[in-house]
Amino acid sequence: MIRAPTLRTGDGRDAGAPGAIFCVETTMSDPDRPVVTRIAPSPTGSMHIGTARTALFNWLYARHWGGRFLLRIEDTDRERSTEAAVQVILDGLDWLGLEPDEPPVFQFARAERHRQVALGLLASGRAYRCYMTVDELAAEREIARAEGRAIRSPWRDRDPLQGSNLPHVIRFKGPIEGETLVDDLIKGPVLFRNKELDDLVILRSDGVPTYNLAVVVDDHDMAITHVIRGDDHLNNAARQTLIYQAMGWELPAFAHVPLIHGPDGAKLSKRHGAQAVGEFAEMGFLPEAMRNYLARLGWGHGDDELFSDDQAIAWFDVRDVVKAPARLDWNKLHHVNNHYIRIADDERLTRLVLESLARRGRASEPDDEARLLAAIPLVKDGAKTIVELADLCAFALARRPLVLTEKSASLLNDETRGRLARLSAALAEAHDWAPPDLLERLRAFATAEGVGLGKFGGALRAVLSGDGSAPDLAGALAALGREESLGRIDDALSRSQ
RNA sequence: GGGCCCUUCGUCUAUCGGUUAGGACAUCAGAUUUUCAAUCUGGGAAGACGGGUUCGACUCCCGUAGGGCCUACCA
Repeated sequence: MIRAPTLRTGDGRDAGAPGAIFCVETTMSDPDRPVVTRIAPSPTGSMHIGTARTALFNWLYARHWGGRFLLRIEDTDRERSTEAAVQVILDGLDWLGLEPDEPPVFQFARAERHRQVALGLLASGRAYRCYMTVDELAAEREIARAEGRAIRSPWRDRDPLQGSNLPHVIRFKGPIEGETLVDDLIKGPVLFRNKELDDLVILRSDGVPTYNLAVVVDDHDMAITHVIRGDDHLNNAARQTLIYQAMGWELPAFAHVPLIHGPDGAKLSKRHGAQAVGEFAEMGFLPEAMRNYLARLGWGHGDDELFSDDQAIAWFDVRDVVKAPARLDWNKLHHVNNHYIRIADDERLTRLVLESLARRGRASEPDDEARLLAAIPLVKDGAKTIVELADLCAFALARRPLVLTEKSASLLNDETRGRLARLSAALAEAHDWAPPDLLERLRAFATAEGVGLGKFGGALRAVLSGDGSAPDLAGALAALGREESLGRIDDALSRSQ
């Protein structure tokens, strides 16, 4: 088998060392090669949810085959790449639980390797120096577009020594005759006429390699067997294939997954509510819910909707990814998230609610945790997000004396006050302050008063919560505890009318 | 303009030539109920359009329409 060469990762201190050039020949097709996938985002801002899904697919595929899932930061665009954006990617993957199996590879650190490949291509006649000025290029572009053809450089077939001191780029010299096949795992065989493919710039005039060269070299050097990426790269795949062939390298399998669109079918953007992984995290979605939902978006396994990571890994095959772009559906995401909140551990939910509350600027109190732990089991079934869960727990977190909303206060009249006073006394006698017992007492009290629970339930809920939004009464009483519950009732009753 | 990709209920999908076109979310109706929610039961809802091929097409082929991507010294 082919071993992946050691790659420089990190700050690229020794990137320029000429001795660091290596070339791995992998011309023999080797079906036994262990599966290696990668996600290759560029650190130019937030981490798009579509990128997250592509990462998930790569991760699932690698896990399914017992292979490796790698991360490569495509930071060759020095203008737009930032340190902060790198962190966003790292944090995003970490939050999603899609940790790469090796430290990330920074593409720019490998620029010298790319440069050498470009020079090698130049030496072997598979690339050429192009001295077109920006104006000439713009003019050619205009003509080419008008004629409906790819742009061509007049330097393609000129003597390479000509004008050698002028600024220039190095272009790959692609074939003009023939066709190039991209046998995509998702889209099927896609044929491109070579004359439609322009000669791409592989080395900029400042000597910095371009994306199309860098991906090919890195994917090869990293021994990537399956390139699973957004389908905006399908066209590039053809040009990249030409480079693989010129280098005599074995082609990876390509799988181009459709992009995620917003609910209206347009490319997902900020105006659709969210776009970045971090935003979903802040909105209170659970990472396992995101994994399940994202996996289900554009991929399916029969009628299965809710499944574990292990099931997804066992079932996943890129070949089953749907060809068409999918729209983000908030309703379904919420539904899936609710499912995972229901089965989530209460201690963990407590921690998440506390974090969510802190993010919203609420100062924490010492016994918040205990109060949440008691309240969460009561309300989690109705929470679609952690933010909602926090809201549903508000009644438990409120401090005495509670401020009653106007609506709550209006439920207190002479009649209900009298009932609450008697109820308070009845409840005080409960020896076991737990839901079954409390419910029994509430019912017995209603019977004794000769009314239905509805006659005083509203008022009780109002004084227990302040705003009337409390769960099941017996549960709420139990969650609040004897002292707090009776205290809240007393507070309300002692209020001046 | 050119090249390429895509098109099943509102949405995500199943179907891989023969099904009453299935499931999920959403939606509607009913049940339950101490608010809201949750829960339970039931209903409505789809093969973009037009041609072929075939005994038979959502499924294969061609065309049209619509959407998307690429057409950068961005990735």
